[in-house]
Amino acid sequence: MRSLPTGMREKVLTAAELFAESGLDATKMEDIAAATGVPKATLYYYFEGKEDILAFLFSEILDEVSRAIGEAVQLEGTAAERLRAAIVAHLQVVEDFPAASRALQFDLGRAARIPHIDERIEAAFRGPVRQLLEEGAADGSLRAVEHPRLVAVAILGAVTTVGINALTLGSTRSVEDIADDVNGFVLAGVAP
Amino acid sequence: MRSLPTGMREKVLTAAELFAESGLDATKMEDIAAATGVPKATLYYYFEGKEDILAFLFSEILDEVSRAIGEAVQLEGTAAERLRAAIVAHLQVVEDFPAASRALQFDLGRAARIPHIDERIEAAFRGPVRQLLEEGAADGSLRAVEHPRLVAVAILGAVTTVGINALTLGSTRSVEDIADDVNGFVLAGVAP
DNA sequence: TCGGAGTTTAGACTCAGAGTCCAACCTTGT
DNA sequence: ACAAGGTTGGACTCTGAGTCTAAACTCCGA
Repeated sequence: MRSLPTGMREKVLTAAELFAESGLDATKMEDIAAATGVPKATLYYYFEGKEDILAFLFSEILDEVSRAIGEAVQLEGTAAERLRAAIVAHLQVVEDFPAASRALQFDLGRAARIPHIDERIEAAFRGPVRQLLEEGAADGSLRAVEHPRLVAVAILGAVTTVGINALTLGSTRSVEDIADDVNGFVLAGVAP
Repeated sequence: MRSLPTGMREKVLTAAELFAESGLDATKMEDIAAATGVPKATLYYYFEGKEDILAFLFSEILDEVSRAIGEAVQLEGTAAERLRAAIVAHLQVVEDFPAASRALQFDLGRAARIPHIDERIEAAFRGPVRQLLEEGAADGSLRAVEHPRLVAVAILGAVTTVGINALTLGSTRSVEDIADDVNGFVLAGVAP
């Protein structure tokens, strides 16, 4: 992927709507050209193909998540507090970029197979959460779980699934509300 | 979809491997024909197209999950105990049908848009778990959560994500082990 | 045994859409 | 003015989904 001239990035990002609506394969290059205002030949000048455009979108949203979670993780406070902050930050990204988030959810299976994208998912999501779990076991603010990596996967499965379900599919509740519910579940589970 | 003659169902189910490997769109009808031993023309005689074949596979795996979770939910015991059983049952299905499970995960975004399949997902997964949460609040074995539907979504996000990650991607741990971890998380969360 | 209804299949076909190519044009720096 | 590189329309190739047909085969019931 060639580096993009000014303005192109923003235009291409609008293609997220199309991918969110129908997924990569049902989206035609001509549709992307029409929606973004960038002619097909130009798209092929900058990108290697449709999947490369999707990878670019994913890369952008992963940057965003990575930045947001990275910030939350480095706040002051116990690991438990920072885990809460990370979950809020994650949900906030879903709220702020609903189309890109739904596109990522839609083609998640494919995303995991695009070289580099899976590593980015690891770096943006699973890694930091796992790290927090270990820090929480050390500072006593979280339970010491035997398999932090597995629990990190569980937390992220829960957060992303709720994010998409609750934030992009016509809910009226605020991010804070939903984040409270999710945090309650992640922290305390469903035991009485 | 025409009703299938004996033997055809089993043959077609082997296509799950292909879908799990590459997803629907990267899988050619000719590949399906080659892998199942059913000629392309015959596939088109019984199915309306590629997506219809995928829908059939999803339908079969959802039957399985629905049956397994439905059984667990109707056991004797508190809601908390039955929730544990449902999670074990769910993970057991992933273990027993790894290819179909991965295929479902791969094309989950698409699945949610296939008419009837989303309702099946609701009926097989979200409904029973939500029901259990409400029964648990009543019998005192689970915490009374304010939004059981949201928590059900969170639980299922956690269970399916862990299932795919831990069971089909080269882990050596047993279903029981993993189910214990997941149950620990779902019940108690990560608070100390 | 016959005839019809439904099943199975090969293979040729149409058609949409991805990706390629190129010539013309435009913009910017020297 | 010139060169280098960005930008674009439009024609092109090629792959693969899905259609169609005719021939063969199976399984009935009369």
